[in-house]
Amino acid sequence: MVRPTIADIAIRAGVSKGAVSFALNGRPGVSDATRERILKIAEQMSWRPHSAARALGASRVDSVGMVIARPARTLGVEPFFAHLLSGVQSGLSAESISLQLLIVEDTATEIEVYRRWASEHRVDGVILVDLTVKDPRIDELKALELPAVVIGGRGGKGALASVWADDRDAMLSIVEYLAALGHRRIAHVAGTPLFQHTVRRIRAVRDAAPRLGLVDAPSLTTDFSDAEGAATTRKLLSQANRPTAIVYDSDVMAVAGLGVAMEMGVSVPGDLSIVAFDDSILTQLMHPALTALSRDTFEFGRQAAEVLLEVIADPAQTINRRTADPVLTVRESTAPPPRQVG
Amino acid sequence: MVRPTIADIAIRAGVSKGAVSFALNGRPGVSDATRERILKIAEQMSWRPHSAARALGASRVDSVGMVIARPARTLGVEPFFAHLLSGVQSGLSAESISLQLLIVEDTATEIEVYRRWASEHRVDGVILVDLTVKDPRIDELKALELPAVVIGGRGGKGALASVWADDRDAMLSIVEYLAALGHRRIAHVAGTPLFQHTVRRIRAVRDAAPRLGLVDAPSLTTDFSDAEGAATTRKLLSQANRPTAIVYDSDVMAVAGLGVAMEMGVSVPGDLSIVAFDDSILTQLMHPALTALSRDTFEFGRQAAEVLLEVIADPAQTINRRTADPVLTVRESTAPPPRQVG
DNA sequence: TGGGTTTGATAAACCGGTATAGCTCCTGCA
DNA sequence: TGCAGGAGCTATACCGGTTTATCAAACCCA
Repeated sequence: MVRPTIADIAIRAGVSKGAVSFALNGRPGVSDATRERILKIAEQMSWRPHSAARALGASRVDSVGMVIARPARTLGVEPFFAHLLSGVQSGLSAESISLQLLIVEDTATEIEVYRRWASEHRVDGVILVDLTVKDPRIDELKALELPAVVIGGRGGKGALASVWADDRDAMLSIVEYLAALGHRRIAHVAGTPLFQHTVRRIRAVRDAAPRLGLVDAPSLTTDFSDAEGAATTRKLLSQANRPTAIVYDSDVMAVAGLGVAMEMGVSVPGDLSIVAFDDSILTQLMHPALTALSRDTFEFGRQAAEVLLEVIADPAQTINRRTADPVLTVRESTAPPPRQVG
Repeated sequence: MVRPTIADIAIRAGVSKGAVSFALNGRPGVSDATRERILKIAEQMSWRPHSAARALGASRVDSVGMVIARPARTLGVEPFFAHLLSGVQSGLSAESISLQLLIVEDTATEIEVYRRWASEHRVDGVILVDLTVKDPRIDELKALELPAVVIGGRGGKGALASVWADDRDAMLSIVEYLAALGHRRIAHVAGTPLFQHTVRRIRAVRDAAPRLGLVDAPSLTTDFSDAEGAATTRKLLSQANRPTAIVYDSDVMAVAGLGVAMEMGVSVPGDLSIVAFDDSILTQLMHPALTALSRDTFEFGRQAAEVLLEVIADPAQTINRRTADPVLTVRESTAPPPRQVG
């Protein structure tokens, strides 16, 4: 016997297919004795449900999707996604739901994928990352009636479910820490302003500046690449009144910035303090090791999976779950500013 | 009309379900005129096949799986997987086959996943990575009769299909380059000897040593972590006759090694040359930028997908495809050894 | 002109589950 | 004693495709 079906089990147990289905799904309709017997036989025959058959009958596929729209080149350096993925899977595995992952080049393709997934019934729901300002995916997913949860963007009313951490508070904690050390010229090398979280971080710096007495607190946007991170750093350090501290929106850019500082003979942390808004092994491999904001990305993913399953179970509700706040891990790249402040 | 089924199309076209199925799958049984008409109607109604229904009828799910058994912590720093994934997807997308990705902690769990996938008919085949010596997954997959392709391990007879690059030649090219620069003490900080590719690389170094007149060419194994990479480097550099060049089996370890060298006051490349057996943005971010072996990982993945699809189409055949050889990208971390050789 | 083959199509079975209507007993209660 | 009601189970339709057996009409060639 190759792979047993419930019909095989039914024959062995001397009952009907229906009874077997009831027993295996823990629903009423069979006596405890019969259920016990059927379960034992199913176990013996090492029966497992045929996913397609179940999907067809029950109109759910026990599978969720996740599309990452970034050029592959910039991916993978950041442990962010690997951790997020593991977290998502850990959240899904409890219900033994599988994950479809797709890496695409742009948002247009991403939306295409959602359409295809919806029309082919390939997933029960999706997880969104990298929420942008006026994100076109939101409306699309609503139109497709595909359950979804957004990672990292707290939605307003009528929005999709979401799981988010407080970027604003996190950025404030960094700037406040630097200000407490005595820094007054703090620069912010940001990511792309298309992303909502970038906007929130920039706003946080801007709002905190007067209160903390910062002389200058520019936020310069980049495309998140090491190249632009380096170029922006070079520009900042070439200024007459150069900053005494720089906050980078990613670990990769921070590392690139550190390289530029060394190349220009600017000592870290003596002349310049560096903070990365995102932690990883990268920041720890450096000399000096970088002070960085650590987020529990795994937990982030786990919660996203949980929320998605809830939304799939009851699409009517909108859940907005806030996760643990990130914490600043202070290492060797931050110190009080040099005395001879320009 | 929510989602049209072939029955809807059949009605609109005034034909039977079977005819529609034939037409949509490009198989004989309908006239060209009818086929044309059916296709147009399907297009108009924007019909897409219901994946579960198709899977149930045709007993193939148009989905392949890939399990990565590594602790999430060590994943993601290496762009290797991100590139590999993109490549695999690009190879699959042509046939619009989807990919199930799973990150697990160990091989035992990985095998569990294969069993589940096989019994639930969730995938048509799988892609294996990180082949080990006497890999238990091979026999398991054969027993499950699950089509598979191994990435990076060329199998012997009776083995699974595979896609591989020549690790031996690659390692030789590195060692020969260093020898040509004048190095005679070359150390090799290897990965874990459990992996087949590690073994092949170690063997390559050992075999080349006499021919190239190397005085000493130890291969020291590690667990691929930055910690062990650093520790091993520290040990090597503390020796009386320390090596003038070190080859690292991964970019992360090479970066960690560079850190140790700097910390110990050993100048790179003045006193020590460093080569990474694997390229990434990491190696380019360093100062000095690291000489590294570049592999076309994307292409690697693409070919793996291609081969897997062929194996799925005809499970009888065993394909062993060799991909393009890696090339050495020389950067700033390699130079002739110092004069005062111990 | 007639028998055999090919072409174009249909109806129905089938894949392996789930959902539901309905049947048979058994129990409880008036 | 009779009947309502529920527990336990069966039979069957159904999900949306694919596949096969069957068949009528057209076509072919002697």
